[in-house]
Amino acid sequence: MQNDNLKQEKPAAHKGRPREFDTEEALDKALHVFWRKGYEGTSLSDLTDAMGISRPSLYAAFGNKEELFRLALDRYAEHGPGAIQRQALSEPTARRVVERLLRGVAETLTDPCNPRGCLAVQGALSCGEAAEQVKAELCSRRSKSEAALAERFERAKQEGDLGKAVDPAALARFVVTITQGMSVQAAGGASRTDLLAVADMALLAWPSSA
Amino acid sequence: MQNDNLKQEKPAAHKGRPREFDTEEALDKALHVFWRKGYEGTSLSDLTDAMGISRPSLYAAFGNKEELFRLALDRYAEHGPGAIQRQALSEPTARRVVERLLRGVAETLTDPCNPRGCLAVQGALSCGEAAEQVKAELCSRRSKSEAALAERFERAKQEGDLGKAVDPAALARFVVTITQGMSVQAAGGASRTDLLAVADMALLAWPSSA
DNA sequence: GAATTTCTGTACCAATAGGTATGAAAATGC
DNA sequence: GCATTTTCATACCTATTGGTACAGAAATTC
Repeated sequence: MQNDNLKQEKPAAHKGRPREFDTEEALDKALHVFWRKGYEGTSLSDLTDAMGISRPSLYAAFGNKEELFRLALDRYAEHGPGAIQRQALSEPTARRVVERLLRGVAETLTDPCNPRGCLAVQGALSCGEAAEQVKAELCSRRSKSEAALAERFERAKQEGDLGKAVDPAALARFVVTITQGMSVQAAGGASRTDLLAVADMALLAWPSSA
Repeated sequence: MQNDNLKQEKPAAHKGRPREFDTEEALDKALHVFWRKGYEGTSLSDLTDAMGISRPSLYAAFGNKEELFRLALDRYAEHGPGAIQRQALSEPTARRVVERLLRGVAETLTDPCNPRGCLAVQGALSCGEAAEQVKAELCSRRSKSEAALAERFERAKQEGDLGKAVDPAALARFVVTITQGMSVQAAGGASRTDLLAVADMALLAWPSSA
């Protein structure tokens, strides 16, 4: 585990034959396939075709189908639409957090460059035994998102930004439920305008509107 | 096509060897498997095991996997949780329609006797080519549900039961989005209490609250 | 009872699933 | 230049997929 990249020029200078494809690029292709077809609906051939690499290359670089999915999911959460949540959480008030979250979700779910809907929702909502672990992973990630939002509301409550009667966990669940519903709507072909209208309507329920 | 069941005693009295299993019962088993695993996640073996019949019997009685799914979906819509919508639509006011719909959905989605979530949502949200038609069918059914609700709101508007400024289609989309989000929540393990709280919170956004 | 009709079980089908063995090809360090 | 190391492409593996052919069994009708 010694740190041997002393000269930081070029990635590293590996020993053997260098990889002929860009890992990030290939992962991005894989992400899009999973996103569009779901975990079970995506075959190895779908993946290798889209990534432009051979099957053994895929296994050498990414492990197997499930590990590849997890890597794609990580990428989705960091560089893709999953990043909205993080951005939203940094807004100054709870209300602004929700506004940004709902509108941001409405927009990214209907981004014409991407498949419709959310990978964390459609990736494996229900599935056979073979995909149970993937399904569990997605459930866990959704729960974590929800928990992070609840925590943010908790803080807002302490800051006096949210009424004392508000239940942060329940409010977070409500907001997340809307985003998940929007994901289903997007998968069904709802337009950006449609989803933004849903977001606005949800904001009417905001506790501090009184 | 002559109507020859003159004596209505017993189903009909077929000619050849009678079927050894009850069609409705077998269909119900199939419904539960599809419900739990989704269309793609369900294999023919899963189905025959659960239904307790052989593969040729399944094909003889139900056509093929896709037709069986459609039949199961019909059953779901008529006798299963899909019936809530119909019940809710008959409530006297728009507000009561939504109340009954949201609470009813919250309850059935978490019915301990059934798989968590909604077949029309999880059946095939994203999938491979082989299931595209099933996915389209589910989308279409969800759209029809939404349209029926919009129509109910339109009527409510004419009856003066809903403000003139309200957009029936948008309101219907909002309500349906909540139910779809609840389906994702239920699939993720949310409790009945959790979902009822979501339903109540959604009702706070009701237009006539002003 | 014979003929007919329909169902059931076994055994099978081609296609595809996810995953690998193997040897050639291309880069490195010495 | 040579050995080493790693990647690549072809070709293959077993298990499972959705779907059937076929023969025997069980019921109805005449």
